[in-house]
Amino acid sequence: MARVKTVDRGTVIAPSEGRGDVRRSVGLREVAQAAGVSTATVSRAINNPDVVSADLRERIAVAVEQLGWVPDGAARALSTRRSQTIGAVFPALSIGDFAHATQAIQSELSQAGYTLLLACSEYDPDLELRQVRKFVERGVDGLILVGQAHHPELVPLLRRRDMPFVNTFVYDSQTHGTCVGPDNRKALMMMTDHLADLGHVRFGVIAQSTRNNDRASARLDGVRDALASRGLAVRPQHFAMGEWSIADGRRLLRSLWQTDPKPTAIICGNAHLAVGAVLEALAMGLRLPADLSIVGYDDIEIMSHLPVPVTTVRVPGAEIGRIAAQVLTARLEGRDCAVSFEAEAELVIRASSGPPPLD
Amino acid sequence: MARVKTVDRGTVIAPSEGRGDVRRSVGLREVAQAAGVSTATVSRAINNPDVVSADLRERIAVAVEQLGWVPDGAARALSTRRSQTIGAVFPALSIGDFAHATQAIQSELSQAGYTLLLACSEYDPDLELRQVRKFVERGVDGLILVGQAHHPELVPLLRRRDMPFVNTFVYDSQTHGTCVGPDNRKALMMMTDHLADLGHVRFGVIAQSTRNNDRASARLDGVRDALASRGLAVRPQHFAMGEWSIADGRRLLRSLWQTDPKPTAIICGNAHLAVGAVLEALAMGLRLPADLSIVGYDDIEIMSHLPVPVTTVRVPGAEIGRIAAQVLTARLEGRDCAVSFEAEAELVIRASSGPPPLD
DNA sequence: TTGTAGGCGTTATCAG
DNA sequence: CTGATAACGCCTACAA
Repeated sequence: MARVKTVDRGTVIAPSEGRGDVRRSVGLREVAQAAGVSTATVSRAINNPDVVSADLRERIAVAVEQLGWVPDGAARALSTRRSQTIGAVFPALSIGDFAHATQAIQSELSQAGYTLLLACSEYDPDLELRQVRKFVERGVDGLILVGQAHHPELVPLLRRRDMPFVNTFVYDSQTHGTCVGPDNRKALMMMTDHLADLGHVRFGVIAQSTRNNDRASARLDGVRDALASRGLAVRPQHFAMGEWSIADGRRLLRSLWQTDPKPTAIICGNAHLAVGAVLEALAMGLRLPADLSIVGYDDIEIMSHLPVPVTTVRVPGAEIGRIAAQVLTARLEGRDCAVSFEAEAELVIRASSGPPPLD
Repeated sequence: MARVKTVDRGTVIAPSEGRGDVRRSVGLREVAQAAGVSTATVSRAINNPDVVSADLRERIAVAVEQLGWVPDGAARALSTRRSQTIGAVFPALSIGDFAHATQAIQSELSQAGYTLLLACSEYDPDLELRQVRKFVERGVDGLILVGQAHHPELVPLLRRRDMPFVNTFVYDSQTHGTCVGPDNRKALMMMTDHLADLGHVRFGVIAQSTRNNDRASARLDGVRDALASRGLAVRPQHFAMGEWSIADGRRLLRSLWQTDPKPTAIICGNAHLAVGAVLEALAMGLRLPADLSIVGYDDIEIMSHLPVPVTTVRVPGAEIGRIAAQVLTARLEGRDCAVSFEAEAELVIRASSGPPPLD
């Protein structure tokens, strides 16, 4: 099959010139020509400078500067089969510590030479799957997810292309090496024990939906298990469900307070609910913790500044993000690295929790 | 932190196996072969289905499914010179409304078929420039930035490659079509007028640094100008500078309250400072607004829930993000679109502001 | 140390 | 409507 080889570009450019712009953007070729070297040398000067003589390196640097050349990531990615890109899918950014975690991930990745692609799943496994699939098409080198419970097709999809990923904000010893975070269940057992040790017996719970949220489920399990081991349980009427807003916290605290008997301690499933509950309790004239103990999960800044500082579980969101990024980049670069990580959830005891009223 | 060695998880990778893999990853070619058509047809079936006969379309769909083919974004980007990717550089994510805005941008872009690349500048123009440059190398189709004041090389860099971009959270009539946001100066003039109309004369200011932050500067200008037009001014000792924390707000409120004469109204440059100032004032036993008026900027959820709800300026962060994304994608697709947009900053008057004490 | 040349996986032009 | 094939811009053996 006699095929004419690629004609030297630039020799003849048809005036019609289809999609190519008139002023061809400068590329490696132009730089090479300007510096009087081959494209290979320019490429090396960029990616592996020490292997190029100082002389040429300098000439090339000048040419790059003059022409204002910027390497083309797509071409590089196509050639190396690496995009230097990591995708992260978070449920949302304005909830709990996710913003901090995202920031930490970005910063860490940036330092390691990676770029962060970000998407939100809105707690919808289907959407999460779609976002992940899009990331795969975009050619990300790895993924950071939240939680362990994903769409059934998600992990297979990743495994098939052996795409590295790490689940964050969860930890359980079952799943080796794929998660970075606190043991949500243990954290809430700890919190529940704290309250039970103070003498509480009637517990209320204000939690976000556990639908598509294994962290939330695990937290509830923690409360249940800790209570069960003492022969206690949360009465149905002392269980209230909201989402992630202060308004929900207020509303639900008010409704729990209308039960009889009332709980003496209320455990909130997230920081927003806890803040709302505390503010509503104060607005209702309750004395915390004399009349009621209220505790939360996640130590956002406001927690320690409310008129009654709130007892909570501190989860190091930024650190989790940082470590997730490190684990991932290490794995990508074949470096040895801790692949299993349990973040220490710390009980932060403040004024909102204390012994139950005597009555 | 429990460090565990990498455990081989199932996937055995032959030691030889370089990138010239035995099982070449499936590509357009393999799909074409399996479907008995040309690669061109497969490509068309994907990107322009209506131009392919239903028959072939079906056969191709089957082949794609069977082989589990996923198109390669890098190759596509290289070929089309479009990455379907937008870069956003925010100062931070955990400040003010940036998380909401980012989420809105992501959602909007996703719907339009774009992916979001995210980076943080930490209020450092050099870092911002570096992040932008990296995004340009990554081949983003457009950029979303915050503010108008950038590194001097930034805009030229973008102009040279005529890369579309939009500045967010700012608006001024000078710069046509490149910004989406509120007029920060006007917003604080409005706020200042509100207080002055109530009869305040001695104003205090608790603000974040204006260094590398044109929004913060504009806000201070607004306060100054509004006061100046009434022959008023902030006394030096009534001016305190912090950053974005509740703790700063508390500290600075306390220090302002030690001056003599004291201000009767304190304007805070951001929501975090305002929340801190209000909480500290309450902790000090001050009655708001009887003893002191305190106002903020940005209407984050907590503002309306504090024991004394806080008067503030509501900036529609999510909407700004959404519009920025729309403007950008419209421009990229040659669609006609409003290119200049001023977001309405709304004065939200709550209980923390009122007439000055009589004394 | 440097150059030559053959991909990387898609798209798009052009001819059937 | 379909097929063949030249780019897209860079990387990287392999050769010199």
